[in-house]
Amino acid sequence: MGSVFFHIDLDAFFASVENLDHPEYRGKPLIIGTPGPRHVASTCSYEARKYGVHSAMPMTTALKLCPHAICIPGRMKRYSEMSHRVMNIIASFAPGFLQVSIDEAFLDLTGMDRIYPLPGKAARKLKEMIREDTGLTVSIGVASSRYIAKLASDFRKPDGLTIVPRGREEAFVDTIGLKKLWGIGDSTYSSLAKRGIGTTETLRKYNLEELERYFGSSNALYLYNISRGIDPGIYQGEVKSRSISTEKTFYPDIYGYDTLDTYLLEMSQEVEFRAMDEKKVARTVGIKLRYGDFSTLSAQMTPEKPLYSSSDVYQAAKKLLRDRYNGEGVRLIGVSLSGLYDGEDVEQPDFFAQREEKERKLEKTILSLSQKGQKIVRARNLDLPRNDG
DNA sequence: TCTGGGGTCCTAGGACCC
DNA sequence: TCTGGGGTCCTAGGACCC
Repeated sequence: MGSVFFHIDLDAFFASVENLDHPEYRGKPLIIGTPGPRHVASTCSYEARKYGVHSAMPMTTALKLCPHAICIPGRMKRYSEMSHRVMNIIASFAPGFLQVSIDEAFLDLTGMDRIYPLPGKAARKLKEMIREDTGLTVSIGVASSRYIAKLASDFRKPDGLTIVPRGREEAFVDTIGLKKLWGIGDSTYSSLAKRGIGTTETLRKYNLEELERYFGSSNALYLYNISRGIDPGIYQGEVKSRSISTEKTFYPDIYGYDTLDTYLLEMSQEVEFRAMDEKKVARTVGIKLRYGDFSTLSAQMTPEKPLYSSSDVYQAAKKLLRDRYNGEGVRLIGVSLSGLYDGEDVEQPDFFAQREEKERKLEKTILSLSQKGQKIVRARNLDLPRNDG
C-alpha cells in the first residue's frame, strides 16, 4: 500500500454559511462583497457563478453580469467559527491533519487501511459527518499525493468526491489541463505559451535541462514534476518565516504626505497590536505604496533594535515613506512586520530601553482593553478623514 | 473585467565576513 | 595588490494562492 491523502475543500464557504444563517438567501445569487469601485467579490454562491461571477472579480463587473445579486459584506468572525467546527471534525477523523486555509485541509490516511480499507467509503463518511454536524458540504479529493488530491477536490464541486487511482496521476493532470494546475498563474502560463507550450503533454516533451534554461532551476523542476503528476512538494516544508500586514485601498486616490502619514500611524498601531497579541516581536518593518496608475513599490528596513512598540513601528514606517513617496495620488498604502520571533519574555538589552518597556506595557494595556470591546484610539487618530468610499 | 486583503515563497544583487 | 569563493543577511520586486 502506498500513500493516501485527502484534500477537503468547503464549497463556496462564506456564501454557504450565509445561506445557512439566512434561509431567505437560499437559491438566489449571493455575493460576499461590497458594491462599488475598487471592491472585489470574496466569494459567491453557485447561483451567482452561473452568471460568470467568481472570487476576486471586481464588484462592478460582477454586478454587470448579475445585477440582481444580493451583496453582503463578509462576517469573518462567523466564518472562522464555522471553520473551526469543520476543522475539528476533520482533525479527529484521521492523523496527518493539515489545515491550509480557512476552508481547506489535508488528511494523511497512509497506513490506515485497517481502519479505512476503502478510502472512497471513508471520504463519504467524512462528508456525511460534516454535513450532519454543520449543514455544510465539502468536496474531497483522494489521491496518492497532496498535490493530486488538491486538484481532485476541485474536479467535481459542490459536494463532490473524486478519487484518482494510483498510476493515473499523469492522465489526471492531462484532463485538468495546464492552465488550471496549482502553481500555474497567468504569468507562468503566458511565458509557457510564448514557447508554444499550452498543454501538459507538450510540457512533458521538454527535458529538465531545457526547462532550466528557459525558466530557471526552481521553476523547471516544479514544471517538470507537475506535468507528470508528481507532487512538487507542496506543504511539506515547515512554515519558516511569518509576517503580519495590513493594507488599505482608497477611492478616490489620496494625496499628500500628511494624509498618508496619518494612516501610517493607525496602521502601524494595528500591526503591532496584532504582533503583541500573538506574543511576537518583529525585526523588520515594511511599507507598500500603490499609485493611481497601479504601479507599486515596497520598502523595508531592519533597525538595529527590534520593534518593541507601535511607535517604533511608526517611526520606521514614516522614514520609509519619507524616502520613497513621490507626491502622486495613492490608491493603496500598506504596513507590514516581518522577521518575527517569539517575544514572550522580551529581555531589554540596555538601559535606555526602559522607556520602550513602558511604552510596550501601555500598549499592551490598550490592547487588552480593546479586546474587551472598548475602542481606544490615540488622540492623533481621531477624526481621520474617512476616504475609503 | 480597471484590478481587495492577507499571506508564502523565490530571485537577484549588494554588503560584509572569513 | 585589480581580484577567488562561500556563507549569511538584507532589500526590492514578482509570482502565486485563498
